[in-house]
Amino acid sequence: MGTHFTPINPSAAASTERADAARNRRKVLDAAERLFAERGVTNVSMDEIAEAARVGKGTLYRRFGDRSGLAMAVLDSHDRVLQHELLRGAPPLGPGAPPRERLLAFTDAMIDHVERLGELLQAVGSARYRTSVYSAYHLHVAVLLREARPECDAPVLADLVLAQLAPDLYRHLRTDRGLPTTQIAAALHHVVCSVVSEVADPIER
Amino acid sequence: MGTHFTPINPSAAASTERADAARNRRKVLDAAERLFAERGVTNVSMDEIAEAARVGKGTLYRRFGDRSGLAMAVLDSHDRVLQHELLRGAPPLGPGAPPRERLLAFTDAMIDHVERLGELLQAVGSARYRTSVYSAYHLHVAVLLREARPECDAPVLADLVLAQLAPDLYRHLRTDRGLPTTQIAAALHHVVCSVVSEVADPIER
DNA sequence: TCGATAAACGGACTGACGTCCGTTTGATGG
DNA sequence: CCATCAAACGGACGTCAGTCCGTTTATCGA
Repeated sequence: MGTHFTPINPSAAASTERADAARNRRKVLDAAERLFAERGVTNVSMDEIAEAARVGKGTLYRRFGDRSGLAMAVLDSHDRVLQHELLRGAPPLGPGAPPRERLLAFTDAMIDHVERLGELLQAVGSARYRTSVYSAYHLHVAVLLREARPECDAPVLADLVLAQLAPDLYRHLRTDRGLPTTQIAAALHHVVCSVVSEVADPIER
Repeated sequence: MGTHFTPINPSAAASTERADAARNRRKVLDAAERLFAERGVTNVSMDEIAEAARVGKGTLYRRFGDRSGLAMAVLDSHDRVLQHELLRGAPPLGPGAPPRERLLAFTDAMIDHVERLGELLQAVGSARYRTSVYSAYHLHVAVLLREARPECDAPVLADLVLAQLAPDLYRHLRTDRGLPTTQIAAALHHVVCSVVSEVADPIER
């Protein structure tokens, strides 16, 4: 089989990337971002992006793997900003606040994230779980959960918490049910606060 | 615009369905179920199903709308069984047990459901939210939550609980992470028990 | 039994994703 | 400056979901 490199890098990863490759990556990302903003993520085909970027389809797919990968790449910069705030920003989102407050701040930040970037996140789909971005969010939540409740199964609970911020669900609550973000946030806060509290009778049956 | 009927019925709904229509619906469902079982849901194309059912593509799509609709139709009988157990089965899954125990039993039942039918559920995708089946599960959970904690926002919490049983997430935990169902169930129990318990400091900030 | 008609049928067709492979080009060492 | 070659390019191609529309047929009233 092809002894290719098969990058599919999130972005800005390849240490030695050929000049034309870098140029084309930028052209594609710019074109994609523009078209997505203009007409909505779901109404733009890969062919149109390739054409708008003045690039062949093969190039586009070589760089980004598939539609999901392209969406991830477009999301990348936004995720970096949020990650940075989690690691180095001011409390309660950043370090310094108690874990429960940080979890609530994280929840709010993710709601905002999904509110603004939901379409792109939906384009990523379930491939998101195998993303380093997802791992980072997962680790963040797991660490805080463990800190707040050392005896809990933090890794799994972290996935469950993140599942409540899934773009599909969010769209359902916002669009189909017509709920305001505040109400969604309140319910999420309820769950998070509950999970990090002492429980009457945890596990039996 | 065709003044057609546009059925897209789950199944067994059309009171007056033409004989050939009913026959073809069965043929398609049988072929789909067989092919899905033989080769996996994702490895079977709509064309193959139409061919195996000895039916034209147009017929297939007229009956089921799209791939997602066909998956829902195949799921339908399984969902009916579960629904029946929830409404008329023995406690704690059926009526009679206290709400918390019923929620835990529901969680276990759904885990089993997703374990067995996850591929089909994934094929349905986010269209599931607009399904009467989803509404039924949602109502079930919401009623029990309200019963256990009358002052809570039961409708939204019900969606959040169901999100933790999303097939995508489940596949991630089982396949990618390699976790046993028991561990997933335990974490879900933790969340459910927490949510229906009194909470230290529910909502502030 | 038979004709009328609305519904159902089926396969050709469109558009989109993703692959393949022959061609081009940027980087590197002489 | 030039030869070399791995990497990148790009568009033709295959496959599949979903649509369209001319043809067939089940149903029903006369």
